[in-house]
Amino acid sequence: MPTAATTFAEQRKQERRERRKVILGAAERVYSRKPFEAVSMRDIASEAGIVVSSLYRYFPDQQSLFVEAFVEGTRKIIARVDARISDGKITDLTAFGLEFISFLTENDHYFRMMTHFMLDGRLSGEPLEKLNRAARSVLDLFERVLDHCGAGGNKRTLAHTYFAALNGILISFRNYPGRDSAEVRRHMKKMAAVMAEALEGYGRAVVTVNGEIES
Amino acid sequence: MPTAATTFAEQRKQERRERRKVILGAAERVYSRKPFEAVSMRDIASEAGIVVSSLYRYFPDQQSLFVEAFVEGTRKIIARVDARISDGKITDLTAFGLEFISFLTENDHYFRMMTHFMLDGRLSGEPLEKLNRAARSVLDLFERVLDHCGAGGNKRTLAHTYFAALNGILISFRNYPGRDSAEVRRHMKKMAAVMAEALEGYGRAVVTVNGEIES
DNA sequence: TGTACATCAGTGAACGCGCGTTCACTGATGTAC
DNA sequence: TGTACATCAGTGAACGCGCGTTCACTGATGTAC
Repeated sequence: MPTAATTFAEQRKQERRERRKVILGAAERVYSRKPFEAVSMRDIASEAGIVVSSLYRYFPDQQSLFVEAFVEGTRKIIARVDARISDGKITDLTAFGLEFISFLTENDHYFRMMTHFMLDGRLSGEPLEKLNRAARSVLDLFERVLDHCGAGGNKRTLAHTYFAALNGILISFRNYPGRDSAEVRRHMKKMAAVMAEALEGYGRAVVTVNGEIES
Repeated sequence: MPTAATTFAEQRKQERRERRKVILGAAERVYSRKPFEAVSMRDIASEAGIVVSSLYRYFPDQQSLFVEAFVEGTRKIIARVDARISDGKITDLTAFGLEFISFLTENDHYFRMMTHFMLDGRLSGEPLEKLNRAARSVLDLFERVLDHCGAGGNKRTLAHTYFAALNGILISFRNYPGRDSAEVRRHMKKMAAVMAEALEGYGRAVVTVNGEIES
C-alpha cells in the first residue's frame, strides 16, 4: 500500500514537471516572436493553451519563469557544443566561435534574454543565483574549449575575452542597417574568425615570451 | 523693422532650443539613475520641473526624445576621443580601447541606451534614420583611430571587430557577480588591452603576408 | 461497495497601477493698426 | 498711447490600455474507513 501510494504520488509529480515544461516551451516560442520586454504572462498562457492565472500554479512570478526559460537555453548551447567537440568537429577557436554565433543567431531569443539579464541588474534572490550559475557554466564551457583547442596564455582571461568578443559581435551587428540576414551572418562570422585568429596568435606570442622568461 | 522682427523671432527660436536642451539634460539624469525601460515621460518631466504634457510641446513622442538623448551621447564620446587624439594621448589601440571603456562605464546610461537600440529593432521612420547616422559616425571614429594608430590589414573589418569586442566586454562583464566596480573596471581594461594587442598583432601578420604576396 | 473528505489543476473575474498621449484651458508676450 | 488679435509655453485632468498578480470557485481524481 505505501509503495502504491508513493508511485501514484510520484506519477503526479512527474506529470506536474511535464506541464511545467509545456509552459516553458510555450514561453520560448513567444520569446522568439517578440522582444523580451514585450512578452506578457498572458501571451505565454495563451500560447500554452491555458489561462493566465494557471501560470501561477507553476511559477511564483514572471521573473522566475523568465529565468528558467533562459537557463534552459544555456543548457542547450552547452550540450550542442559538447556534442560537436565529441564529434571532432570543433578543434580550433574559429570553429567554436562560428558554432557559438550560429547557435545564437538561430536562437536569437536566447541571445536577447542573455543581454537583457546582463544589462538589467534588477534581479535578486534565487532567480539571480540561478542565473549566475548558468552564466558561470557558459564561461566554463569557454575554458574547456580553450583547453581542448590547446590555446596558450592565461586561459581564464582568454576565455573571458573571447566570450566578450563573440557577444559583442552579436549585439553590435545583429541589426546592421541595410543588410539582409545572410549578409549579416557572413559579416559576423568573418569577424568571429578574425577574433579567433587574433587571440590564437596572441596566446602563442604570450606563451613564447613566457616560455623564454620562465622555463 | 523686419530686421528687428527677425531678431525677436530668432531669439524665440533660440530660447526654444535651450528649453529642449534642458529637457534632454533632465532625461539624461533620469536615465543614469534607472534602467532604460523603467524611465517614463513623467519621470523626465518632473526632473525637468515641468508637467508631463509639456514635453509634447518639444518632442512628438517618447521615441524621438529617447533617440535624441542617445545621439547626444554619441556626440560626446566622439568629441572626447578626438580631443584625446589631438592631445597626443591616444597613439595606439590599447589607449583608445581604455578611453572607450572608461567613457562608457562612467556614462553607463549611454551604453544601456545603445544596447537597447541594438537589441530592440522596433524603431522606424526618422528616429531610426537619426540613430543609424549616429551609429555610423561612431564606426567612422573607430576607422579614424585605426588609421591614426597605423593599424594594418582590412581597416573596415578591424574597426568593426574592435568595436564589437569592446561592446562585448562592456556588456558581458558590467554586472559580473561578486565583484565591486573597481575590480570590474580593472578586469574590463585588462580584456580591452588583450583585445587590442591581439588585433594589432593580427593586423601586422596580415599585412606582412599580403606584403609578400602582393607587393 | 459506498460515502465523506482532501488534493489540486484550471477558471474567470477583478484588483490596483502606471503608462503614453490628448485636449481644452490660462496667461503672458508680442504684433498690427 | 490704446486696443484687438495672434502666438505659444505651460497646465491639469482625463482617455484607454495592458500589465502582473490575487482570489474565490468548480470539478475531477484519489484516499480513508
